[in-house]
Amino acid sequence: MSYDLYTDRLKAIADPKRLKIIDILSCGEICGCQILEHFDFTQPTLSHHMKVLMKCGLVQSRKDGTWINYSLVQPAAAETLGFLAKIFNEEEDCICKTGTVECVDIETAK
Amino acid sequence: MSYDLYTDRLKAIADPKRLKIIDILSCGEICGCQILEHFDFTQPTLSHHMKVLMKCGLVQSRKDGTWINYSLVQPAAAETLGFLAKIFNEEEDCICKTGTVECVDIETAK
DNA sequence: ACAAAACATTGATGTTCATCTATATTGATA
DNA sequence: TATCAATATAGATGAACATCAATGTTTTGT
Repeated sequence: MSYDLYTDRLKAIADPKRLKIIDILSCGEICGCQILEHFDFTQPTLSHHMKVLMKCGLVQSRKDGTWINYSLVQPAAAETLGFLAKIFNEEEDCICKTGTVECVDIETAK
Repeated sequence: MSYDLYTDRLKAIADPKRLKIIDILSCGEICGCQILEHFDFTQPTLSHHMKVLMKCGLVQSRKDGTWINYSLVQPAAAETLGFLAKIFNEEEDCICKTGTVECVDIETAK
Protein backbone atom coordinates (compact mmCIF):
# COMPACT_ATOMS: atom_id res chain seq x y z
CA MET A 1 0.00 0.00 0.00
CA SER A 2 1.79 3.13 -1.20
CA TYR A 3 0.48 6.04 0.78
CA ASP A 4 2.70 8.57 -0.95
CA LEU A 5 1.10 7.78 -4.28
CA TYR A 6 -2.22 9.28 -3.26
CA THR A 7 -0.92 11.99 -0.95
CA ASP A 8 -0.57 14.50 -3.79
CA ARG A 9 -4.16 13.91 -4.82
CA LEU A 10 -5.44 14.17 -1.26
CA LYS A 11 -3.41 17.30 -0.64
CA ALA A 12 -4.93 18.77 -3.78
CA ILE A 13 -8.48 18.34 -2.49
CA ALA A 14 -7.62 19.27 1.09
CA ASP A 15 -8.27 22.92 0.35
CA PRO A 16 -11.66 24.71 0.42
CA LYS A 17 -10.94 26.66 -2.76
CA ARG A 18 -9.86 23.63 -4.77
CA LEU A 19 -12.73 21.63 -3.32
CA LYS A 20 -15.08 24.28 -4.65
CA ILE A 21 -13.35 24.18 -8.03
CA ILE A 22 -13.86 20.43 -8.25
CA ASP A 23 -17.50 20.84 -7.26
CA ILE A 24 -17.87 23.31 -10.12
CA LEU A 25 -16.13 20.96 -12.54
CA SER A 26 -18.41 18.10 -11.54
CA CYS A 27 -21.17 19.73 -13.59
CA GLY A 28 -19.07 19.67 -16.73
CA GLU A 29 -16.35 21.39 -18.68
CA ILE A 30 -15.78 25.07 -17.93
CA CYS A 31 -13.08 27.61 -18.75
CA GLY A 32 -10.78 29.24 -16.24
CA CYS A 33 -12.18 32.73 -16.54
CA GLN A 34 -15.61 31.45 -15.56
CA ILE A 35 -14.23 29.54 -12.60
CA LEU A 36 -12.53 32.71 -11.49
CA GLU A 37 -15.87 34.50 -11.17
CA HIS A 38 -16.70 32.23 -8.22
CA PHE A 39 -13.73 33.45 -6.20
CA ASP A 40 -12.22 36.64 -4.90
CA PHE A 41 -8.57 35.79 -5.43
CA THR A 42 -6.51 36.82 -8.42
CA GLN A 43 -6.01 35.07 -11.75
CA PRO A 44 -2.45 33.87 -10.99
CA THR A 45 -3.77 32.23 -7.85
CA LEU A 46 -6.39 30.35 -9.84
CA SER A 47 -3.71 29.36 -12.33
CA HIS A 48 -1.71 27.93 -9.43
CA HIS A 49 -4.68 25.97 -8.09
CA MET A 50 -5.48 24.52 -11.52
CA LYS A 51 -1.86 23.50 -11.88
CA VAL A 52 -2.05 21.60 -8.59
CA LEU A 53 -5.28 19.88 -9.60
CA MET A 54 -3.87 18.89 -12.98
CA LYS A 55 -0.52 17.70 -11.69
CA CYS A 56 -2.20 15.12 -9.47
CA GLY A 57 -4.33 13.86 -12.34
CA LEU A 58 -7.72 14.91 -11.01
CA VAL A 59 -8.32 17.58 -13.65
CA GLN A 60 -7.56 17.78 -17.34
CA SER A 61 -7.57 20.71 -19.74
CA ARG A 62 -8.46 21.29 -23.36
CA LYS A 63 -7.31 24.37 -25.18
CA ASP A 64 -9.91 26.20 -27.27
CA GLY A 65 -8.62 29.45 -28.70
CA THR A 66 -7.81 31.87 -25.93
CA TRP A 67 -9.74 29.80 -23.46
CA ILE A 68 -8.66 26.71 -21.57
CA ASN A 69 -11.49 24.38 -20.71
CA TYR A 70 -11.02 22.36 -17.57
CA SER A 71 -12.82 19.16 -16.71
CA LEU A 72 -12.77 16.52 -14.00
CA VAL A 73 -11.02 13.22 -14.70
CA GLN A 74 -13.76 10.94 -13.46
CA PRO A 75 -11.67 7.72 -13.33
CA ALA A 76 -9.09 9.46 -11.15
CA ALA A 77 -11.82 10.72 -8.84
CA ALA A 78 -13.37 7.27 -8.55
CA GLU A 79 -9.95 5.75 -8.01
CA THR A 80 -9.29 8.13 -5.14
CA LEU A 81 -12.58 7.23 -3.52
CA GLY A 82 -11.71 3.56 -3.86
CA PHE A 83 -8.34 4.09 -2.27
CA LEU A 84 -9.83 5.88 0.71
CA ALA A 85 -12.46 3.18 1.13
CA LYS A 86 -9.63 0.67 1.26
CA ILE A 87 -7.75 2.69 3.86
CA PHE A 88 -10.82 3.18 6.02
CA ASN A 89 -11.84 -0.46 5.98
CA GLU A 90 -10.10 -3.60 7.10
CA GLU A 91 -8.49 -5.44 4.19
CA GLU A 92 -6.49 -8.62 3.78
CA ASP A 93 -3.43 -6.70 2.60
CA CYS A 94 -3.75 -4.15 5.39
CA ILE A 95 -0.57 -3.11 7.14
CA CYS A 96 -1.93 -4.75 10.29
CA LYS A 97 -1.58 -8.13 8.66
CA THR A 98 1.42 -7.57 6.43
CA GLY A 99 3.41 -5.09 8.53
CA THR A 100 6.24 -5.94 10.85
CA VAL A 101 4.23 -5.17 13.96
CA GLU A 102 1.12 -7.22 14.59
CA CYS A 103 -2.17 -5.90 15.85
CA VAL A 104 -2.19 -7.90 19.07
CA ASP A 105 -5.26 -7.89 21.20
CA ILE A 106 -4.96 -5.14 23.75
CA GLU A 107 -6.45 -7.16 26.58
CA THR A 108 -4.24 -10.21 26.18
CA ALA A 109 -1.21 -8.00 25.68
CA LYS A 110 -1.57 -6.75 29.21
CA MET B 1 -22.19 23.01 0.58
CA SER B 2 -19.66 24.01 3.22
CA TYR B 3 -16.23 23.13 1.93
CA ASP B 4 -14.44 24.40 5.01
CA LEU B 5 -16.27 21.89 7.17
CA TYR B 6 -14.48 18.95 5.58
CA THR B 7 -11.17 20.65 4.86
CA ASP B 8 -9.76 19.82 8.29
CA ARG B 9 -10.63 16.18 7.81
CA LEU B 10 -9.17 16.08 4.32
CA LYS B 11 -6.03 17.88 5.45
CA ALA B 12 -5.69 15.31 8.20
CA ILE B 13 -5.60 12.41 5.75
CA ALA B 14 -3.53 14.27 3.15
CA ASP B 15 -0.34 13.07 4.76
CA PRO B 16 1.41 9.73 4.16
CA LYS B 17 2.15 9.18 7.85
CA ARG B 18 -1.40 9.86 9.00
CA LEU B 19 -2.74 7.82 6.10
CA LYS B 20 -0.67 4.91 7.37
CA ILE B 21 -1.94 5.48 10.90
CA ILE B 22 -5.54 5.31 9.70
CA ASP B 23 -4.76 2.16 7.76
CA ILE B 24 -3.41 0.64 10.96
CA LEU B 25 -6.48 1.75 12.91
CA SER B 26 -8.79 0.22 10.32
CA CYS B 27 -7.94 -3.20 11.75
CA GLY B 28 -9.09 -2.23 15.21
CA GLU B 29 -8.17 -0.47 18.41
CA ILE B 30 -4.47 -0.06 19.12
CA CYS B 31 -2.41 1.96 21.58
CA GLY B 32 -0.01 4.76 20.65
CA CYS B 33 3.17 2.97 21.60
CA GLN B 34 2.33 0.20 19.16
CA ILE B 35 1.54 2.64 16.39
CA LEU B 36 4.89 4.28 17.02
CA GLU B 37 6.72 1.05 16.21
CA HIS B 38 5.61 1.42 12.59
CA PHE B 39 7.40 4.74 12.21
CA ASP B 40 10.82 6.27 12.60
CA PHE B 41 9.78 9.62 14.01
CA THR B 42 9.70 10.51 17.70
CA GLN B 43 6.88 10.12 20.22
CA PRO B 44 5.99 13.84 20.34
CA THR B 45 5.55 13.75 16.57
CA LEU B 46 3.14 10.84 16.83
CA SER B 47 1.33 12.68 19.60
CA HIS B 48 0.94 15.63 17.26
CA HIS B 49 -0.41 13.45 14.43
CA MET B 50 -2.92 11.76 16.72
CA LYS B 51 -4.06 15.15 17.91
CA VAL B 52 -4.72 16.22 14.34
CA LEU B 53 -6.63 13.02 13.59
CA MET B 54 -8.73 13.36 16.73
CA LYS B 55 -9.46 17.04 16.33
CA CYS B 56 -11.10 16.44 12.96
CA GLY B 57 -13.23 13.64 14.38
CA LEU B 58 -11.76 10.77 12.41
CA VAL B 59 -10.13 9.09 15.41
CA GLN B 60 -11.23 8.60 18.99
CA SER B 61 -9.29 7.53 22.07
CA ARG B 62 -9.98 5.49 25.16
CA LYS B 63 -7.73 5.64 28.18
CA ASP B 64 -6.72 2.35 29.74
CA GLY B 65 -4.15 2.78 32.47
CA THR B 66 -0.95 4.17 31.07
CA TRP B 67 -2.04 3.35 27.56
CA ILE B 68 -4.28 5.30 25.26
CA ASN B 69 -6.13 3.15 22.80
CA TYR B 70 -6.95 4.80 19.52
CA SER B 71 -9.62 3.70 17.11
CA LEU B 72 -11.17 4.90 13.88
CA VAL B 73 -14.54 6.64 14.02
CA GLN B 74 -16.24 4.70 11.25
CA PRO B 75 -19.24 7.02 10.81
CA ALA B 76 -16.90 9.96 10.30
CA ALA B 77 -14.90 8.01 7.75
CA ALA B 78 -18.01 6.98 5.87
CA GLU B 79 -19.32 10.52 6.05
CA THR B 80 -16.12 11.83 4.51
CA LEU B 81 -16.38 9.35 1.67
CA GLY B 82 -19.96 10.41 1.09
CA PHE B 83 -18.98 14.06 0.99
CA LEU B 84 -16.26 13.43 -1.57
CA ALA B 85 -18.62 11.36 -3.69
CA LYS B 86 -20.99 14.30 -3.67
CA ILE B 87 -18.26 16.73 -4.67
CA PHE B 88 -17.01 14.50 -7.46
CA ASN B 89 -20.45 13.87 -8.94
CA GLU B 90 -23.07 16.19 -10.33
CA GLU B 91 -25.81 16.93 -7.82
CA GLU B 92 -28.95 19.02 -7.77
CA ASP B 93 -27.58 21.30 -5.08
CA CYS B 94 -24.24 21.65 -6.83
CA ILE B 95 -22.73 25.11 -6.97
CA CYS B 96 -23.18 25.03 -10.72
CA LYS B 97 -26.93 25.17 -10.24
CA THR B 98 -27.17 27.19 -7.05
CA GLY B 99 -24.16 29.51 -7.42
CA THR B 100 -24.21 33.01 -8.78
CA VAL B 101 -22.45 32.08 -11.98
CA GLU B 102 -24.10 29.58 -14.27
CA CYS B 103 -22.38 26.81 -16.12
CA VAL B 104 -23.22 28.10 -19.57
CA ASP B 105 -22.45 26.00 -22.57
CA ILE B 106 -19.01 26.89 -23.83
CA GLU B 107 -19.98 26.75 -27.49
CA THR B 108 -23.04 29.00 -27.23
CA ALA B 109 -21.15 31.40 -24.99
CA LYS B 110 -18.82 32.20 -27.84
C1' DA C 1 7.60 6.79 48.21
C1' DC C 2 10.21 5.90 44.12
C1' DA C 3 11.14 4.49 39.50
C1' DA C 4 9.63 3.43 34.99
C1' DA C 5 6.53 3.65 31.06
C1' DA C 6 3.13 6.09 28.07
C1' DC C 7 1.71 10.24 26.59
C1' DA C 8 1.25 15.49 26.29
C1' DT C 9 3.17 20.14 26.05
C1' DT C 10 6.46 23.76 25.03
C1' DG C 11 9.45 26.22 22.19
C1' DA C 12 12.41 26.27 18.25
C1' DT C 13 13.58 25.33 13.32
C1' DG C 14 13.25 24.40 8.52
C1' DT C 15 9.98 23.52 4.87
C1' DT C 16 5.87 23.85 2.33
C1' DC C 17 2.22 26.54 0.64
C1' DA C 18 -1.33 30.25 -0.69
C1' DT C 19 -1.31 34.55 -2.24
C1' DC C 20 0.13 38.76 -4.28
C1' DT C 21 2.32 42.13 -7.91
C1' DA C 22 4.57 42.45 -12.09
C1' DT C 23 5.53 40.61 -16.42
C1' DA C 24 5.50 37.32 -20.28
C1' DT C 25 2.99 34.44 -23.67
C1' DT C 26 -0.56 33.11 -26.68
C1' DG C 27 -4.49 33.69 -29.69
C1' DA C 28 -8.29 36.38 -31.73
C1' DT C 29 -9.81 40.56 -33.83
C1' DA C 30 -10.10 45.16 -35.74
C1' DT D 1 0.23 45.24 -37.18
C1' DA D 2 -1.56 46.75 -32.99
C1' DT D 3 -4.63 45.72 -29.28
C1' DC D 4 -7.19 43.12 -26.10
C1' DA D 5 -8.46 38.97 -23.48
C1' DA D 6 -7.10 34.58 -21.27
C1' DT D 7 -3.56 32.31 -19.19
C1' DA D 8 1.18 31.26 -17.43
C1' DT D 9 5.50 32.38 -15.03
C1' DA D 10 8.74 34.65 -11.76
C1' DG D 11 9.83 36.33 -7.48
C1' DA D 12 8.53 37.79 -2.87
C1' DT D 13 6.01 37.39 1.54
C1' DG D 14 3.54 35.72 5.41
C1' DA D 15 1.15 31.76 7.35
C1' DA D 16 0.77 26.95 8.29
C1' DC D 17 2.96 22.74 9.26
C1' DA D 18 6.14 18.60 10.41
C1' DT D 19 9.63 17.63 13.25
C1' DC D 20 12.76 17.65 17.07
C1' DA D 21 14.88 18.04 22.01
C1' DA D 22 13.59 18.97 26.50
C1' DT D 23 10.36 18.76 30.01
C1' DG D 24 5.90 17.94 32.39
C1' DT D 25 2.01 14.74 33.68
C1' DT D 26 -0.18 10.56 34.76
C1' DT D 27 -0.44 5.78 35.93
C1' DT D 28 1.54 1.30 37.28
C1' DG D 29 4.37 -1.59 39.93
C1' DT D 30 8.05 -2.38 43.32
